[in-house]
Formats: sequence, C-alpha cells, structure tokens
Amino acid sequence: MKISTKGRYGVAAMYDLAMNYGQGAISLKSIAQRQKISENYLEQLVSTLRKAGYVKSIRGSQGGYTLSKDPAQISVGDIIRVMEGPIALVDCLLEHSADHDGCERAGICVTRDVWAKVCDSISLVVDSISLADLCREEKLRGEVSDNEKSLF
Amino acid sequence: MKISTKGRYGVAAMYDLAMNYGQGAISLKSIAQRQKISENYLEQLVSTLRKAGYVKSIRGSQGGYTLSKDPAQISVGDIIRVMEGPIALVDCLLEHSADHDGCERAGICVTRDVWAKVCDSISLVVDSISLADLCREEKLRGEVSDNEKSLF
DNA sequence: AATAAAGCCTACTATATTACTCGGAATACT
DNA sequence: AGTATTCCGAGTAATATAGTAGGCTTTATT
Repeated sequence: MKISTKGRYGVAAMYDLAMNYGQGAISLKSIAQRQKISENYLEQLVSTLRKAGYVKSIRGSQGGYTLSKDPAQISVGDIIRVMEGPIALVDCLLEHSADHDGCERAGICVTRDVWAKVCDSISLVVDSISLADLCREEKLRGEVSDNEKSLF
Repeated sequence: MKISTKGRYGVAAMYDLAMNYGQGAISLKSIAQRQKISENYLEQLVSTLRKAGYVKSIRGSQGGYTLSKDPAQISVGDIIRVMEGPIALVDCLLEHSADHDGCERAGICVTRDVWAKVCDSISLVVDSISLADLCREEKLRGEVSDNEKSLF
C-alpha cells in the first residue's frame, strides 16, 4: 500500500507554493528544483491542481503559479483527493460504483467495514492538516533546538 | 490509493477460516466459493499466509487449511503486512531503504511527517481489529435488529 | 492398490498503471 | 523581436496486478 508520486509530488508542490505564498508567481522550474521533481512531469500534476481550482497560473515570461486560496484553507486531504481520487481503499466503498451497487452484501459485510474504518481514519488525519500547518511547523523547526521539536 | 486484491482477499480468506475455526480442515475450494475469489489465485495468496505462519495446511484428500493461532491472536494488520508489505505510504519511511538513507532531509522534512502520521493512524486501526472481533461482529448482526447494529 | 481430492510449485500472460519524456503552440514580459 | 514561461497531447519503458494453466505430491477413502 503505497501512495503514488502524484499524491506525494502534489503535496510537495503545494507546500512549496504555500511557503512562497504572497511572493508573486512561482515558476514550475523553481518548484521542480527545490522539490527535486522532473519539471515536465510536475507540469502535468500542477495542471490537475489548476483544473481543480487550487492554484492559479500566470502565463508568459516571469509567469508561474500561486495558490488560489490562503494556505489555511487548503488541506492535505484536498490535495490527495484531487491527485489520487477519493479516499476509498476498496471499490465497494465508492458511491455509484459497480461494486458498490453490485455487492449484495453491502451493509452487512464485516470486512467492508474494516476498510471503511481505515478510510475514515486516513481522512481524519489528512483533513486536519492544512498547508498553513506545514509552513508553521517548518518555521518552528528553524527556530527551536532539536530536542524541543513539536511534531504538529 | 487503493488496497490491492492481495490484501483484500487475504483478509477475506482469513476471516473465512476464522468463522470456521475448530471445524477441521477447510478447503481452498470452499473458501474461494464463499468469498468469490478465483481458486487458483487464492492458492498463491494462502501460500504466502502459510509461509508467514498464519495458517497450517493439511495435505491429501479431505485436506485444507486452518488458522495456526486463535482468531483473537491474529489482527487485520498482521494479514495486511504479510500480503502487502510494511505499512509505509512512502519509501523514505522504510528503515534500510535507499530513500530512507538517501534523503538528506529525513528528520526535518515536514511532508514526510504527514505520511508518517497517516501510516500511524492506519496501523492503529488495523492492529486493533482481530479476526475474533470480525467473527463476533458477524454473529451479532445475525441476532440484533437493523437499528441496533454495533459497528465494532 | 486404485482413485480422487486436495495442497504445492513454477511458469506464463493480458491488462493497467506509473512515472515519466518530448515536441510544439500560445502567451506575456523586456 | 526575443525569451521565458504555461499549456496540451502524444508516446513509452518499466513495473505491478490479477489472474490462468499445468504438472507434481500427498493422503483419505473405497
């Protein structure tokens, strides 16, 4: 059970934009360099984020991207759902899926409920962390000494 | 972010064996039929579980499989880890991985900590549910009426 | 002893996904 | 005009997924 680079790079890129929020347009090139991601590949991922309305683009020379909302208004969960699709470990948890309707045991299947609990727990974590939280944490780490680090 | 059929079928098969615990050897064929899994494919998955020590096999006619421990001693997390590998959403969370050692930002990377929190939360859930829990829940559902169902 | 039912093992395969690369068009700043 | 950027679609190598298939071994039953 791994998260794909879509989700991983997506969060990294959004975190980078959050760290540079208010600094004007940030080019893909600079994000790719800082986050060590292929620029061409990142382009596709950011395109997804743009279509979902989480980033704005400025075309042309000196162009780039900015977050379209305040970092506090965007959660890690938002990004993951855009990049990886709904948080549903198994198809029968998706509404309107063939497996959801097709499984006659839906509602009474105990293993299904296991996956549902796991999904709920994942959602709880990722929805509770905003980009602003990440920036605040990063800032904190620069200031405090190693043994007084706060892990959120 | 989906769980593969390995994990899904693995849990389903182990649940089936738990429901039939104490009834002697259970054949793959019957498990495959009840859980609607390809028998040939299930064979490979159960082989993994056997090598990991979670099921015992009885060869020959009238043979089959049994759990090698009490259902209360086996958690969903145990099964997932055997079938899907360690619960580590990103490689840099794995000890002894190239990415773990290679990432010079390990220990100070805030996005890494997000994935660590998610993994911890997943582990907490799956490790807290035993096969015995699932059996008890299933039994309960047969007895109580719809509106007094207990979801664990 | 023969048969049948079961597990055991290895190899093969079609399909999908992942993680990119590449080329070119459109746009806007200098 | 020239350059830096976003935008878009096509292509692709490598890997993982979800099986299928077949032959071999073991053992209970007849």
